[in-house]
Amino acid sequence: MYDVHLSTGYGAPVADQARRVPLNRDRVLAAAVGLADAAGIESLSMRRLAQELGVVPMALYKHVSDKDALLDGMVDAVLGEIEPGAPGADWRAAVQQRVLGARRAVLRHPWARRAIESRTSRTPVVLDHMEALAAAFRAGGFSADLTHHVMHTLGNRIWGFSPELFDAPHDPAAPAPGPAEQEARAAEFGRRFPTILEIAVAATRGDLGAVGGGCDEQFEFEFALDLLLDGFERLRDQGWTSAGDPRRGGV
Amino acid sequence: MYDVHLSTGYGAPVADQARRVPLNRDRVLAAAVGLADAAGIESLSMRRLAQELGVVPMALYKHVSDKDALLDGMVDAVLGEIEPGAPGADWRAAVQQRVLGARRAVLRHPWARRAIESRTSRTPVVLDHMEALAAAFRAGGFSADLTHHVMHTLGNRIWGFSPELFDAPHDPAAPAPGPAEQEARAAEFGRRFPTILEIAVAATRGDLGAVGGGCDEQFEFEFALDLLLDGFERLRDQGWTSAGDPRRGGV
DNA sequence: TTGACAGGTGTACGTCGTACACCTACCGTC
DNA sequence: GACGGTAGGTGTACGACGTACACCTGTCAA
Repeated sequence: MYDVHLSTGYGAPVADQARRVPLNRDRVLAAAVGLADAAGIESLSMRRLAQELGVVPMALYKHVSDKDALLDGMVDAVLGEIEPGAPGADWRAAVQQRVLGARRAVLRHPWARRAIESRTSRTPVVLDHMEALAAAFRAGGFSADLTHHVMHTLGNRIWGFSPELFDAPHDPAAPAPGPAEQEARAAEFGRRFPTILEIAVAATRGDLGAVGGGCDEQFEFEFALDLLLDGFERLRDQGWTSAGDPRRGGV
Repeated sequence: MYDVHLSTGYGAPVADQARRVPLNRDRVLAAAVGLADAAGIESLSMRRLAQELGVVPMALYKHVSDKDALLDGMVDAVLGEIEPGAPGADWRAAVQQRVLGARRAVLRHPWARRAIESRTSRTPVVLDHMEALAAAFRAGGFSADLTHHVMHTLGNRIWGFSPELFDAPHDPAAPAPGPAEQEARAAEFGRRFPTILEIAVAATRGDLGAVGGGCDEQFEFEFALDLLLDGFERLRDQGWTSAGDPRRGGV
């Protein structure tokens, strides 16, 4: 569990000197990603990360300017895993490949979704992904104008995830209610929120016990993606322009 | 600036006793919302909030179980502002009214967007909104099945916002680059990300200086909402079911 | 030989959330 | 009128956290 580097006093002890590999930004980021994967993003602290690397907390600041930059770097590392997609594909396949590739990368790291949402900086890696998507639309005959709005419409789905609407990650620490109370709750729920209940029943095909298991996120994601791409295609074929859009008061 | 309640020692001083209104959950939440509105969500701490209320930090814990619950309560307070919408409207108008109403509420509080994204708990207020939306779809002839997927597709847009894709809130503390450097950066940007540049030019109608100002979020939001509602309508009219969807391996 | 520098170290500060023990005014019950 | 419970306030203290700052040390070029 504990690393060898437990020396007190300045500098690395002579015994370790030979075998110590100097830290660098990539090793720091990799360790941070690994720690977040294993222990959750909420237990990723500079101190904990330093400990994991056998180093004093302040050593990290030689490679990463602050914790925000660390998070940015981690997100970059994840997004760097996105496969570029086959070159010959038509626009629709190209977009799907890119987006579903991003999804695979993000799903590999449970914390990535949340981290991406909370970041706002447009690093080169982020811009690369956006550029590739935008270029796919342009190559598919979309105007720059339409491409812009279409990217906005995709929103965070360009990163391969949609927000979790229904499945509250239920607290495992909460005491399990008895079956009687459970039934009473369900009844009360059905009275106040009949449509949501109806939807849940439909979604689980009657097996309401499975509600806690959440929806089929992959299906929901692809459903929405296809719906959007269909809509985009239709607008393109109609020759849509923002100047001609009634919301812009055009025509 | 400072409140009168500066006494040391236990209990409220006798002089104040008559005029002190006891705290309650609603007053705590209102103060928290006000503080977040005025000073930003990042400077909302239990200590600061207590100070604002002329009270010791621990006093808050008599009304709110912890900071997470405080945040939940604040989000609830904002969502409670959503107007229900006119009763006679057809499904499409009902959805639009509800969603654009949510948008107005969220836009009143700059922190709300981020707070909603980071919350996962489904409070009654949250469920009320979802129930109203789902009911509107059902009343419009959508199957429970389709309603479910359609709500997923709307995603966070049911709260009236879409993720900020393009407009990085640029750091006001950053030193402004000289015009020469600015031009060099733009050139480098255009080389690496030509399509994004092209889109930005189209979006700002050539006035690239306006890029920092961000996109017209309201337009983007309504554009996406209409695109989605059109798609939903089409699926409904086609009699779509998830069992018949090729992704589900049906039919 | 020297001296700059990259990369590590230790200490210290201010801030945070909150557990815990406490006190006190008020209320209904005897 | 005494009394006990409870709602709502208080003070202290603890263990995190991020990070500024001063420091040391081995390496390598001049």
